[in-house]
Amino acid sequence: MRMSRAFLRTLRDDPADAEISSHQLLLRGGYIRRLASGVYAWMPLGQRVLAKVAQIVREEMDAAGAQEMTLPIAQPLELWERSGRDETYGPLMFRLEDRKEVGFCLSPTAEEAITSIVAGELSSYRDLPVNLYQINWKYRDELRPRFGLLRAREFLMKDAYSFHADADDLRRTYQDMYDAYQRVFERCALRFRPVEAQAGEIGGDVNHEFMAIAEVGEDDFVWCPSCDYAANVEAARRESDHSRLHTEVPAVDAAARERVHTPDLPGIQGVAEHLGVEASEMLKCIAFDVDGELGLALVPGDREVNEHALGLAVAPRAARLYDDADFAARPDLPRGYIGPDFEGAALVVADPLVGEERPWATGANETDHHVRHAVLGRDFRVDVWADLVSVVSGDPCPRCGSGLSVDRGIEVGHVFQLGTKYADALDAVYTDDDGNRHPMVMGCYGIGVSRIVAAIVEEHHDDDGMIWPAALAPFDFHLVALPGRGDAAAGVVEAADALYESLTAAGAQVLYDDRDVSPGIKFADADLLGMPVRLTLGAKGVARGIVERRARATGDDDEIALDGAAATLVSG
RNA sequence: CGGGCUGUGGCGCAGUUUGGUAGCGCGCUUCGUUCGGGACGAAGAGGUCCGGGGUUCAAGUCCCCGCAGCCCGACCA
Repeated sequence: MRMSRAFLRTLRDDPADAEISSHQLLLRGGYIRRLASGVYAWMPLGQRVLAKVAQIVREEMDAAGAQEMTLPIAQPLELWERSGRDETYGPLMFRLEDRKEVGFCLSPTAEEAITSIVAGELSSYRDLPVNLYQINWKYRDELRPRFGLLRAREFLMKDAYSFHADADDLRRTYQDMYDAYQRVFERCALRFRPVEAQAGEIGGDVNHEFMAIAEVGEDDFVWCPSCDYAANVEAARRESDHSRLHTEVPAVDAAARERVHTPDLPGIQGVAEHLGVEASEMLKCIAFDVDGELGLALVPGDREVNEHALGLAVAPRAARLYDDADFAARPDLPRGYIGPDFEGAALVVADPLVGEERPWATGANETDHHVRHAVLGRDFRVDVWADLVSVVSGDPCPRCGSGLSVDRGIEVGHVFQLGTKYADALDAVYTDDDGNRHPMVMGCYGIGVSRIVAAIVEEHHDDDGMIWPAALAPFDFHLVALPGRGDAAAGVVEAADALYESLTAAGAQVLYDDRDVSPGIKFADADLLGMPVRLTLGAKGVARGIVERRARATGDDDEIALDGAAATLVSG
């Protein structure tokens, strides 16, 4: 592509509404342009990258035995009503009506559509399993689109759905897809980690997220440097000892409980300082609603309650931490001064850390008062022991006991074992070899194709611009011609044209800067646009019969003989 | 949906406090000089100052009502 003819405009300044590197650089480099909040146009350069990522995904899906198809983006709401997700997805869906006022939505995902289609085609165990995928635009009216492509309202997703006769067969395909995902992210040159996760709106049991490691990521995940344990913070647990909690009350030799005046100190930090103790010696009592009753969750003062873990602990009842409205409705609750022995508490759940043999400083159930020397068993009770605390860096790994690490990441993929949720709702059933009918067992598998583009830029850039891995770069070579105005100018143009033609003929993809602009602009744009190899051809080089080569990633320079340069460059 | 900030030429911004008829840098056009890391000079083009009301002799500026964008939070593949 000759830059003199390319639909490409680079920006010297960062657009004011871009905060993170990938967003800034993709805008400055003319890869994308914003059309509306969270909605982007893919300019020719960006389109090439997007297509290459999609092609890698396509190749790995095909290799894993999945078959590509395309499902409608405009989907009848009736399907979503049948699965119940019309309500649960709610405002996240873009909705529209046709002329007959029939409700449609723009597909935020496609479990309903594919299940409905498959249900109409397959009816025998002989037809199963089948694994289908599409690479198609998805629409989610996010509460808060941000970070450019990372949380867009329109985004390109690869979504695959597999259908099975039983859970064992699902697990085999799940593993195949899991392996294929690893290959996709490796080929995309991402540092990533598969982590155990909680199911969101999609449902199902087992699932893993693939996190591209990045500071700007929106998700925390926990991983063990010593073994293969990794989980997102919701699902993560620390190693803890439950064995003695139910049988023994810790023998704590402590003074009697003592009430202390702590005026206007509802926060842990302030009270700890006032009492002269560490935050970890405070007992934090978090009020939550459990099916309409008051529950208390007890954790050390330097810890946070993992709400998801709390939910598991009280299941099948539902737990929800108190918010401002709940406290407003319960004026008898001394917010910030609640103690573990609060009389109105129907259920007290505590983390094993609370079972340690020591006295606690905690709330006195009275505004502006705390107590010290509160002792488990003597001064308060615990109904349920459960791992409640959010894992923090350094906590012991639940598998091997080593210190865990916490990192931030961008969720670039997610695989689920769904079970029969959608098959039940949409009547996707098959007949087994005994003539009995069963719902199909499903898996689903997503990759954020457009999000990967942003994740790659986050990982591969420097102060001057993007640094594309060879497999994803829009062009293999960025050829910079510097003819100048001397007698040699015509010769340089001629040589550069010839090199461009021969490289292209040899199968290379070349971005050729043949513009009539200054060398500084050409070099700055080459750095910004980030092709892996820059070729510079000037008067001196032509005179010596060489073209200069510079690797964008390392800055390493060398020279290639112009004679046969295309063959040399393409082969190695 | 709460809190904060911002909307002025393609991009980045000043001007708003104290009302007087719109400016700077980059970019763009033309000419000349330059030509290996974002050159220089000269001359130009380009603006419903987010929108709608209102106050006023006069509104980018003050008031009211909207809309949009960004950040923090809640939420979320």
